[in-house]
Amino acid sequence: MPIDLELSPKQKRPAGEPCCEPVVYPEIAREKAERTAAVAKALGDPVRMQLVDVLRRHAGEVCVCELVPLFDLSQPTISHHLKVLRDAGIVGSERRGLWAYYYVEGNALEELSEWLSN
Amino acid sequence: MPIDLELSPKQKRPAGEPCCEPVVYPEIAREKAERTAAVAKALGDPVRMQLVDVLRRHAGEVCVCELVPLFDLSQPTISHHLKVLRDAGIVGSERRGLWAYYYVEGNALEELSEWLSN
DNA sequence: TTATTCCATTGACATTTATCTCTTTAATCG
DNA sequence: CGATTAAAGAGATAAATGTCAATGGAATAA
Repeated sequence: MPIDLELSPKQKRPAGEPCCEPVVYPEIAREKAERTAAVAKALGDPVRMQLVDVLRRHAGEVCVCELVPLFDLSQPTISHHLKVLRDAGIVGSERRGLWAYYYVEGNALEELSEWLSN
Repeated sequence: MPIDLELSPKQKRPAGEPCCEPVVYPEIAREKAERTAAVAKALGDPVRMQLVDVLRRHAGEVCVCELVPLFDLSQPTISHHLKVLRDAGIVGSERRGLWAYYYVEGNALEELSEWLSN
């Protein structure tokens, strides 16, 4: 488990050489790292990646029954992957009648995206 | 396992209502999804997130011996995390004398970053 | 040279967590 | 009711995470 980052005192070194250049403290705090890593982790599966890709590209909402035949996976498995994405806050769902529609949450990917491109 | 995406024929529906709006095919192909997901997966741990953050922020290279005390983890565990990042192509390392220096590979995060922000 | 110390990686292992399938449950309509 | 769609539960297999111990290499000391 990561903790908030503090530099411990250096160990002794062989006389001549300095060990390293001074370290840069991560400005990304533990909590932010955990949030961002959680999003990355949820995206860290090709199926979920493609699910999000479909949903993003669609702009609106997509029915689960349309997502399932896109993959060579059972409906419960797709449902499970969607739940992972839901738990990570990446997608949301709405039930209308018999069907459930999924969509990408607006700002879910923003923090990760910004961190990556800054 | 994901496969290249093809829409299967629709199942029959209850007469009245159409199931869904037409689906958008993912333009992200399976192979790209796998590459990008692999990068996301490697970033999907707070420790690795912070490791990459330190390395990115430093612009140059950082010695492992400086990275270890930033976390409440043993040195071999940090080494394992670094290996995950290395295997994902996100970081590289160079040994100079007694010490190993890590740095972020130039374009490693680009594909994911672009996908996220497009 | 040889031994010793130091830094990092690797291997083996236990524990936890993911992934996936097969039911089963829940809910919505005709 | 019966058909249909999605989610949830149980459980098997696979993978990730962390530790300690061992190995590999490079510099220093004797």
